[in-house]
Amino acid sequence: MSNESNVLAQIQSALPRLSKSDRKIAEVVLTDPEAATRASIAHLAQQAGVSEPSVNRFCKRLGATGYPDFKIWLARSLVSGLQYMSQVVDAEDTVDTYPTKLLDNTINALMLARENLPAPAIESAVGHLHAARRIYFFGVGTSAAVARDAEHKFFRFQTSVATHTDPLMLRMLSAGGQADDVFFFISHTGRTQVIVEAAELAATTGATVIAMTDPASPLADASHCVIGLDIPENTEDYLAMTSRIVHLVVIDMLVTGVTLKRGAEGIEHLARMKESLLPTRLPKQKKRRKT
Amino acid sequence: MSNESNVLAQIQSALPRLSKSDRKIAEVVLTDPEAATRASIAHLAQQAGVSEPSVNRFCKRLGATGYPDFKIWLARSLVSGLQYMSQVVDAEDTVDTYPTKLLDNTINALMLARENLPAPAIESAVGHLHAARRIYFFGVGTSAAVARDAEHKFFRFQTSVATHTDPLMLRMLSAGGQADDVFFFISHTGRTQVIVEAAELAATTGATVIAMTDPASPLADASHCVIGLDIPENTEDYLAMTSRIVHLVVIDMLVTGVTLKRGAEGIEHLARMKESLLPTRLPKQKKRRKT
DNA sequence: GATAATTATGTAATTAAATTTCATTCTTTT
DNA sequence: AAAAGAATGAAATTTAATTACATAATTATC
Repeated sequence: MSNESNVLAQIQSALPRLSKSDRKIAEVVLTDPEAATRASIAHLAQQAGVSEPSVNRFCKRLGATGYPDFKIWLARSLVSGLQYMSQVVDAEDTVDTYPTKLLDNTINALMLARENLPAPAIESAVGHLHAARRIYFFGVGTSAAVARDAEHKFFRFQTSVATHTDPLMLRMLSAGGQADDVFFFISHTGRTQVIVEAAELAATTGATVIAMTDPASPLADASHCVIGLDIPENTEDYLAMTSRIVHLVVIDMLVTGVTLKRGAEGIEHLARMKESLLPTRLPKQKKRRKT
Repeated sequence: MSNESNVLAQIQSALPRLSKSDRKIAEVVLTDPEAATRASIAHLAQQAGVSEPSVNRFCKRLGATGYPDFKIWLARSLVSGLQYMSQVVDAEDTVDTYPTKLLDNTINALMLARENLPAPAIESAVGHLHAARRIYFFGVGTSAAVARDAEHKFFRFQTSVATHTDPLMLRMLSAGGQADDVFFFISHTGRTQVIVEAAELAATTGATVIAMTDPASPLADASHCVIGLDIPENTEDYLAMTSRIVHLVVIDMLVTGVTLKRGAEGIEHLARMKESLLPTRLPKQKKRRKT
């Protein structure tokens, strides 16, 4: 359970499951972890408005032997400057503040994913994708771009790949699934109707249904293999969907996994692809900064 | 004097100047700093064969307020988990190693971008995009997905947006640019021929040409506004392009910037968009983990 | 919807750890 | 070789963290 590295990510992912005072402590720590490493247990308790033993218990629940030990963990997972609480962009933000906020949120989401990597699910998905005769990547809205990216990457293998966003196409193709087809659905919420329906349909055909989504969602229920990711809630904040970034990196993982599974053959094939791209590039010129 | 960060380097350089017992302490700490962060003052003293006050004085001489503070300094100069060097996936990697490598590379790229944010370029790009009557996002290969994502995001404003990957379309549309059009080109290398040609073409029409690319590239030279990003070179490692992730986050920044520039009107519009998405979702169900 | 069981939290007592004081022992200088 | 100065350790003190216990809040059960 206690992963030792990156207590901050650990706290972040535990946040929704925490009790009232534990959450108060967690928030104080996440807001200014650097300060927390220098504070005494009394000071932190006072900051959070809880008692000292509560802080102590909080530390122990995270796997530390006590408060001083917790501070060491904290110090070790600290990256200078980064904001660990999800930050919301508001009307007061300027070009000096919102870019950093967005970056920090993204970096956080990735660090969280790093802590709770669903390795077994990835492995199983890689197996299915490797064995597939035909692969469909389906996602709508923001996830359509992720699906497109996946298609583009898997296109480099000899497998036949397709992406669609049109509801009718989705439905038709899902209904026509066959034994060695893989349907890969991408949805942050797992509650987008078109996607859920298509997944349910595909599951009845004998094809393999993989979903990258919230594990507690209708889409997950309809799927054979679920890549569940722990992503800080920002469904409502449609401006910057950190989830899609995490999804893209997971796609990278799947492509990498399949390539490795193909062994020499796969790696060689990629080398050839790389070669073929070269003529489309202009020669590299001397570095010369432009303002 | 006291450098706060990197106590280890500090101790190392001070080593020859230290007294007998201080050196004994220093050696124990340097031999296994990780263990030192977990040891009590009594334990460390015993390890070094000195008294507890000696250890305490050692810490103070280094600038810490005392032993516990010193341990925090030590912990902070011990970088946990995250690998800061770009890591290459090789044939020996397994599902337990390559996902983390990919994530670490991505996180690193984002942290790098965070350090060297081209705020002025972003601001200027936001200005152009805000004022534009029509926007084209052009990218091919991996960057096509980024362009698509940008289109999807900017579509939410009233401005007309389009993306194309077909070389002929690119050329035609670029040639037909008008004064209040914005052509936004995305290319990691800035050397993709189709893109460079299209940019040069567009620049002759009086339209504004923005490029998100390597600042020392033909594409940058052809553009009016360059969003130059410092991304670790991994062009050759086509499996996982970290650049596209950074590009996507920059797109988020631009959308955010334009939204903020639009003020109340923009924010309200987004609120309406959010509302309109709700009916496409199925109701949220009780959390129920699926293995 | 009330009651029991469980879990969460705080107060006070305790224990552990780190720090200071002061006496002693080494160095270094003349 | 003697005296000053710095370094070190033993013991006392202080500070901080932890445990034990009582109370409050929550959740489950009937």
